[in-house]
Amino acid sequence: MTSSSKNYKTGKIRIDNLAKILEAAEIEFALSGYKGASIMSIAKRAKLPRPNIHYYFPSKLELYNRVLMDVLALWNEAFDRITADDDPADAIGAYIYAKVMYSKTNPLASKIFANELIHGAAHLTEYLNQDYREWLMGKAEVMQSWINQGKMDPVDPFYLILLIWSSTQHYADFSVQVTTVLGKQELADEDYEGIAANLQHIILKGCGIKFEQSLIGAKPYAAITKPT
Amino acid sequence: MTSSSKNYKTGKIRIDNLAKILEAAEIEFALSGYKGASIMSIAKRAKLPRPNIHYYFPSKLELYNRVLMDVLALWNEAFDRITADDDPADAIGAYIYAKVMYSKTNPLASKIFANELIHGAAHLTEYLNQDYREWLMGKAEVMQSWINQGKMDPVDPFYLILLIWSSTQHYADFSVQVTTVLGKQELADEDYEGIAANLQHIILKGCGIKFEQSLIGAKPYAAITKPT
DNA sequence: TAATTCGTTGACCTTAGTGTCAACATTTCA
DNA sequence: TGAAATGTTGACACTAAGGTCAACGAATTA
Repeated sequence: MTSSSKNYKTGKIRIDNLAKILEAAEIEFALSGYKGASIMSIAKRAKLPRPNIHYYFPSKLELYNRVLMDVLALWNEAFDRITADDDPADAIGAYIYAKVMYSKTNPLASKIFANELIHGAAHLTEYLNQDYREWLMGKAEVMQSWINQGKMDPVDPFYLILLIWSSTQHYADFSVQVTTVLGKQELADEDYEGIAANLQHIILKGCGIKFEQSLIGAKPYAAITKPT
Repeated sequence: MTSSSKNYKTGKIRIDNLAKILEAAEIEFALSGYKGASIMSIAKRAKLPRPNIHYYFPSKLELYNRVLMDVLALWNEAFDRITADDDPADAIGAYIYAKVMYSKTNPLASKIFANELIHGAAHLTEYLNQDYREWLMGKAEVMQSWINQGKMDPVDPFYLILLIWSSTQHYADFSVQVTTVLGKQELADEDYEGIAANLQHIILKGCGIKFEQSLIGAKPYAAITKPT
């Protein structure tokens, strides 16, 4: 695994192939889930012969775990602003916006994560019990302090965070539902802006947080087109 | 399939076994997805020999489709109040409540549905394009009329419906996330009441809908316990 | 260029899973 | 009771998939 013993350096081939495999695997796992994705399908997508995958990853499970870890790393990096000193409207508004955009740019990671959760999150219990839990409790405390200062309604911070999480994540995980129902091939940039604006309005106002003029209402509603 | 030719009636055995199989299949498909569930696992859960499953369902796919159809039937039945004459607060409030309770009582159906959506909803395009789309457009129109009457803010009805959908569904689909993070084995009845109350408060208020006194704020926040 | 490590790949093994079938068992009804 | 329909089940065939291996090829460094 580690570039072993005497140093035959560069390892350019290795780096290239690892990248190809990981990218292909991310797509396949997101599309089909762990069981549904086969090493063959990953190999084809990466344009490598199947045994070659095993050269880099001894087993499917190890490959999957690696993909999952990469996803979690990205996750942890991504959402960390929000402190008690912030203005709730700015902080929560920005968080909602960032998360919607993350659904737009990173739907695969989101789907892999969601798939894990739906099926019991066997590979995630550690993460959920530690990093995620800690992160969430931290944010909940911040919100509780805002509530104590009378800056927002006494909603339950946990449920609020889960509300933001679910309503934004939705556009990555269940994109098919959204596009099919709206009769579009995929969501455009304006759509995501509209989604963010609507969620910001409803959630901020719903929590009794004062904020500058809302951006919603420009169009009647999500331009719906005929089914294809 | 249909109780064939000359009528040897009752068919009690058939009815019993079909019920056993469908129940077991629902659980297995929800836990493991289509690919992940095996006929063997379904047979074991139904306490029937494996070939017996094939006696009732020629193929795994047909069994899966049957389970999916049953889920959709339940779905369509379940959420149909809400008309333009209703009071928005009552209608949306009741809808949110019903949907949270549905997540509590029917998590399996929800998971199977979510799983389909995440993986492209190959078996659902027809449903999404027709029944679901129609249902959603109907509700969107009602909300638009409320908006036109000044009964609520000009939020985008589609995004609002998806918001309600995702935030309630979440407690069925991603129950593991919720319970793990809250450090509970499973959510209690009060938890669901609290979830519904919080969602009602945030969403109704967020849409500028007037409503009677909110139920939130009774407890500090979701009683979190030590991880197990 | 020779030695060494890294990378590739066809062929094979094994297992798990789906679906089939024919023989047998049970139930139903005349 | 006996014939017809329904239901049960062990054994088998076939395939897809994961994983192994040894022989070969390519790159790197001395």
